[in-house]
Amino acid sequence: MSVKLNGALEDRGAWRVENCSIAMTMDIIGTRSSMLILREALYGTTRFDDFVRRTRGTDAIVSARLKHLTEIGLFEKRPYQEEGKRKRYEYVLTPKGADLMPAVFALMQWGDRHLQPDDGGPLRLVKRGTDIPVVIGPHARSEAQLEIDDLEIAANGNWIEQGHA
Amino acid sequence: MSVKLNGALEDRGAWRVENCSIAMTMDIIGTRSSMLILREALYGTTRFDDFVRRTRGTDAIVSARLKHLTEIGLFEKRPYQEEGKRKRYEYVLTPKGADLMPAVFALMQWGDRHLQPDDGGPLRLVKRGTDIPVVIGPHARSEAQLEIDDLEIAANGNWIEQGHA
DNA sequence: GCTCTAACTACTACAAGTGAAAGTCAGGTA
DNA sequence: TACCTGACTTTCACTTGTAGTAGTTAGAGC
Repeated sequence: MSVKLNGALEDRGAWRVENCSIAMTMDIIGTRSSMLILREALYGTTRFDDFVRRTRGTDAIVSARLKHLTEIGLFEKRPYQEEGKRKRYEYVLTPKGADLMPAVFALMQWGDRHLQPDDGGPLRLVKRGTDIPVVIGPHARSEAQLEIDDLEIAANGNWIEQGHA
Repeated sequence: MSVKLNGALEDRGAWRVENCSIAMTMDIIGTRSSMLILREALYGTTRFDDFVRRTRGTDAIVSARLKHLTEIGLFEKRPYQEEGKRKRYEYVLTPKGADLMPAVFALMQWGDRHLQPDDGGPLRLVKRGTDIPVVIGPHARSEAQLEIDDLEIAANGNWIEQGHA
């Protein structure tokens, strides 16, 4: 139940990780609210109050998180203006932010498998235009990897709550 | 920069996720210390004070986390006894715990790409016995997926601190 | 100028994670 | 029996995340 360690690392007692990427990543986005906001962004949400409603967060939390995530370059603040409305800002994922997709969906996948009833969680990840399930996992770089645009999310059973425009 | 939504979900304004697996997963293991302990377990650590030293945690934190992670079935507490020593317990990953591997390594991969210098982080994930880089990402279930036993971790440059038996 | 609304900002309270240090405990050795 | 050590447990201080409520702001419409 553990990964093989390469030559120089083989004696596990003889070394310790410095500058661990996992620790650094958890330090800046390792909160429930950040993950839920990233989830929503991956589902296409861009506006402030949509984030609030759909993550069931509060104004304060979403405001603080979006500010932070924008500062560290995961979101880009982009002005928009609907006719008859004032100018506002929407928050769109940058490539750096979108690159967290595997991490976010890996957490979802684990929850679907181990914290939900037998039929899995509320949403299913499939290959776009098909019903082929998609799994998040390791593979050799040379093999075909799916990108965000190749993915599609489908409802799984009757979990989805309707009517929350 | 977002995933396509399937028919019933297409109108993003009309639904909201219930029982989100991401939220549930973050609720029970979404802390820095849990992730670092899982990281160490994937690298082969099983004993209490090794977890303490290698995660640079404190007794208190590691104790609390291992207890919790064992209670929810990610670790199994297994007795062992060295000659001339008293009986002790080691903590080994269960299949449920090991199944978090993609999530843990996805966080590492993102940190390597976006929080580290150009040459990446301290460790590199490769296909076992080769130098082929491994990436964590989505792929169709039918395609060959690598398992934990297919992976190997190699040192990347001079990041590793020696001598911490 | 006044109102209305989306998008914040501030304030309070509480829970949880983290860190340091000290205390406990079981069972081995001297 | 006394001591020693690894493996925890407890306590306290501090920080951060979360939740609720209230207040502020920038413009468009009236």
